Amino acid sequence: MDQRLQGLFERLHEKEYKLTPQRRVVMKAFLNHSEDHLSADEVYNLVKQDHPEIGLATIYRTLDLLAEIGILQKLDFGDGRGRYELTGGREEHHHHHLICLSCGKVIGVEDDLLESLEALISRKTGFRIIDHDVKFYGHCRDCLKSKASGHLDPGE
Amino acid sequence: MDQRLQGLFERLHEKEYKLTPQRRVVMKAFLNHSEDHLSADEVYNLVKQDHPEIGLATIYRTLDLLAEIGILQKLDFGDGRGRYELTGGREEHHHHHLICLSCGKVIGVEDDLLESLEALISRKTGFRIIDHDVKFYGHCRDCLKSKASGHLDPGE
DNA sequence: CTGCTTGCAAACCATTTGCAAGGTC
DNA sequence: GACCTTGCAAATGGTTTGCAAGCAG
Repeated sequence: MDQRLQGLFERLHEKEYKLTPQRRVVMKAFLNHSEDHLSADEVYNLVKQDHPEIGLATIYRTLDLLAEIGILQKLDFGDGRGRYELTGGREEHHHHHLICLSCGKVIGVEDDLLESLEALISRKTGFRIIDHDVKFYGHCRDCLKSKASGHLDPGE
Repeated sequence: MDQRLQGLFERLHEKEYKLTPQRRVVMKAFLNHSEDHLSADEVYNLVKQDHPEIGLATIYRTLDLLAEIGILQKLDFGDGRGRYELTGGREEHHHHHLICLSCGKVIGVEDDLLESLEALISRKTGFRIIDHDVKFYGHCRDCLKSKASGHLDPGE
């Protein structure tokens, strides 16, 4: 983990950006929450604990910067705020997200079976695809389970 | 065209909503711009011509309502504002969008080859998929053409 | 030291809401 | 005439920006 943090610091440095304590704690927060998709506000609240005087504007600027240099990826789940997650490493095709309409959980999926669809689209439309953004909405296994056991579910 | 407008009016009426002049002009605007993905502000400006005293809040409320009853579909292209398009008719799986990073044009694609991917995901994760949101980013044929002919392109 | 960074507060911008007046059925 | 709708203006909420002070390299 400290190893990974080290790596992020280096990537910052490569791009000629300074390693400030604020940037450090923001990156650390993402390593400690690699399963989550944090919003600026969530990062702010996490980071304020170790760094009480940090400003929300700084969080925004930092997230922006980290996304720009490829450390973070900005996501949009349609909830009216930007969300971020650590990129796998090198920039690759983005993975997909399953968004549960019952509990709001977001699950990442690794498959990339879109290749053939993309090839077909390119062939038919002449559009050169560089990246995609794929979200599936539905109900996760856990919510299906509790629904099956007689629970009420406002999501459907 | 008037035929289609008639149909929309009826769908409004079925749901027990009143047919006000404001709602009428908004629906008309979408029929006249069926290729576009209009934002509230764009609708507002279109509609103000025939109906100068209409309020922007009304546009928002109307778009919301029309999306709710399935006449419009709300889209999010990540440009910080909601966009809408007429739905094909009955609610079906949404089609995909190709978003050109050079010129910003948005192209609809009809294929639905995601079926097999969805089936695979369901099998592997137990997630029951209800709908999807698929966007492809890249460069459209026109922009590729002008780039090939020696043009400059800030998008890449 | 120098200029990138930060914190603060004010500005922005899309969207929402309260409320009294207005219009559809 | 009843109640849904509207227009206006003010409020909201996420994000951005101007600017002087601060700090990393």
